[in-house]
Amino acid sequence: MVKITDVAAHAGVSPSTVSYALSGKRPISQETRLRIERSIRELGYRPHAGARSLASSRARVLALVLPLRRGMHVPVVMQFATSVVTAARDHDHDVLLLTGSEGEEGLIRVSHSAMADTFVIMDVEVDDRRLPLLRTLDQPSVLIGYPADPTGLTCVDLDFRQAAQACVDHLAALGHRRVALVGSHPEVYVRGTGFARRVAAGFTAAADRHGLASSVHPCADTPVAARALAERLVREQPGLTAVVVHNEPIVQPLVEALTALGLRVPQDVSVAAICPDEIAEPAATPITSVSLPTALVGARAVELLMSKLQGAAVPETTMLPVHLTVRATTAPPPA
Amino acid sequence: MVKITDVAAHAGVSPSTVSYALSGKRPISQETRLRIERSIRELGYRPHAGARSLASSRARVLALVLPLRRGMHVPVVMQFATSVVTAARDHDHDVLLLTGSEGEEGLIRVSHSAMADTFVIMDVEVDDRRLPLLRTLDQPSVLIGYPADPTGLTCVDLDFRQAAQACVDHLAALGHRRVALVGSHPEVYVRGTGFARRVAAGFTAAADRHGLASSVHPCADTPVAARALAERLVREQPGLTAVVVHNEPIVQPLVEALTALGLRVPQDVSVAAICPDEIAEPAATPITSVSLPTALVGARAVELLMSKLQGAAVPETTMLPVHLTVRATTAPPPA
DNA sequence: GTGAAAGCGCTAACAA
DNA sequence: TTGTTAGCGCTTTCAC
Repeated sequence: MVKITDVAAHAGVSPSTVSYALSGKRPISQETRLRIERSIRELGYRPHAGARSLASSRARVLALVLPLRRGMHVPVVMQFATSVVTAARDHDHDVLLLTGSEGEEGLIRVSHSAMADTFVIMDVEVDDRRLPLLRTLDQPSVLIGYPADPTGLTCVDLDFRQAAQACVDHLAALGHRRVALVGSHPEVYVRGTGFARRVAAGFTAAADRHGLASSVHPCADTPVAARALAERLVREQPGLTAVVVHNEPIVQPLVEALTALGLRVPQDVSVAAICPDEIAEPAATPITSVSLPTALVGARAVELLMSKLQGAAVPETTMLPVHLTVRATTAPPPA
Repeated sequence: MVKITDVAAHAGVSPSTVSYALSGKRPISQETRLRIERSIRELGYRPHAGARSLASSRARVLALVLPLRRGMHVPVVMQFATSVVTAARDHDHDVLLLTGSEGEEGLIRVSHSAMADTFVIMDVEVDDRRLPLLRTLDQPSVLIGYPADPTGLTCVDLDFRQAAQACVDHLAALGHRRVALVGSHPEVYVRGTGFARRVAAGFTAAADRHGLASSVHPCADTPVAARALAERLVREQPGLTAVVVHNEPIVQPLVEALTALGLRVPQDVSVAAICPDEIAEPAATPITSVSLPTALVGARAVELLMSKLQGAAVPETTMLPVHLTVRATTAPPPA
């Protein structure tokens, strides 16, 4: 193994000079710097992470806590994780992967053992049990999602409220008078994940503002459940001409269920979705949707964390804007 | 921060005794052990990971390299990752998350800096560029998938060949005479990912053995592509009565496309899939499928790694068996 | 602009 | 069965 003393000897300088050349924490003459860089390259030197963390109390590691439960759309989680890893690497950090199931114990373990010096927590619930702990940890953290009380925390999320509003605004402008929201898995509401509630709130508020009749329907994320709900909607709400879906796995099944019931999309019923473009775009009938720039959330979370590491003050909440793309599944209601 | 000397003082023993009590590397009297455990609990002591890694050359970290590319079914990747994290925790290890896009450089960085002491590489290609490097690394690794030459490596994968065979055997037994395989995204074949080729090979071999006419069709993972392929199959192969699908995202779309073309499943055409139960089971017509116990792969990979860490010899290749479940999409061909 | 040297907290000989 | 102590490789005062 190549160590810093090897590099120092090879470059004809002291170990501390190599260290400073690496960290940039004190000025080095152009000449020595080049000599050191050359030695590092020739010897293939990489600082020992443990030694570095021990001496500097900085592990250069970000701990990422991912949820792995019902009602989470996996591709979205994955995309988010990828963006965190990429952003972390841009700041010369690595990523430690934790599962939400480890709970508070996992956070304490990683924090106290100094394995990581920052935390990103995904899928935070409204009254998350981990919040008090996060407020006391030595390491800064960023939450994805909004808890009831963000005081003393840093939270990032997409503007789901605006997402729902954008859908309703669009449908109202087309002339629809009665709209329904097909929402997340019932469990998601029960456990109080913020985004599901914010979608529902934004949906209802916008409908009220436009004077539309509206209803909200949690739905399991299986084709069978989508079909059942579609039947119920058609049966119970004859005047219904537009549906907003916020449940990735059943966007397509729902459209198909409506079609199977004899309703043409968009001639008889309009469908707008809140989902990634990867779902909306390749559909047989491309779906009008509010796309979720998930990758931006991860990148922003890492940025905020790096600012906090440097002692900068950051906002307690950050809302990332979303954008509606009109495609082929929305049209004026039938005359 | 609580350190080992604090625990030692609190328990009235030397630091080394605490260390040995923790590692179990030398016998400790029942009494001192209990006293130490009590002190650790009361003080909330957690060993400093960096210090530990520096002193022992063991980071207790497993680096997991995940692919994030076209043609990978994300839920499967995620499920696999989860099983690796869980298994690693069972062995008191944490998991460092790397993306395949970091390539060899990422492996070198993590290896040389001693951040991790084992590697799990997912989605290995037949002629993977990382193989020579992996053979020379100080840390043991396990590959998910099979390269052309596994010499000096440790590889784990599901028995995809057997999976395809099981489907063909089942269809042949039902009396089908002409079968088609709808395979992975064309890119997957181009880049030479082993499992796609093994499925194709197993499929063709089994069909030949049974004297069936057979054909193989790579397919993009979108509903549109599934529909197009279904039309082509119906048009070009009038005698076709059975299809095997190995492409998770389009299992359902393909069934629907066939139905839309006027073919009843399973009366007119049988469909068998190679996919997770989570896809096959909840379908409107539950799909006959070979299920892929992805979670077992991760657990086995970690087990092999831990054995290697202890210097044990492990097989170069491990094939995990799969199992066919007959559901509602397969039946004898029409008379 | 550079060097010398004292730790960071832990493990693992070596000693008893 | 337990204690003493010399590092592990790096960062960072302190000194020049």
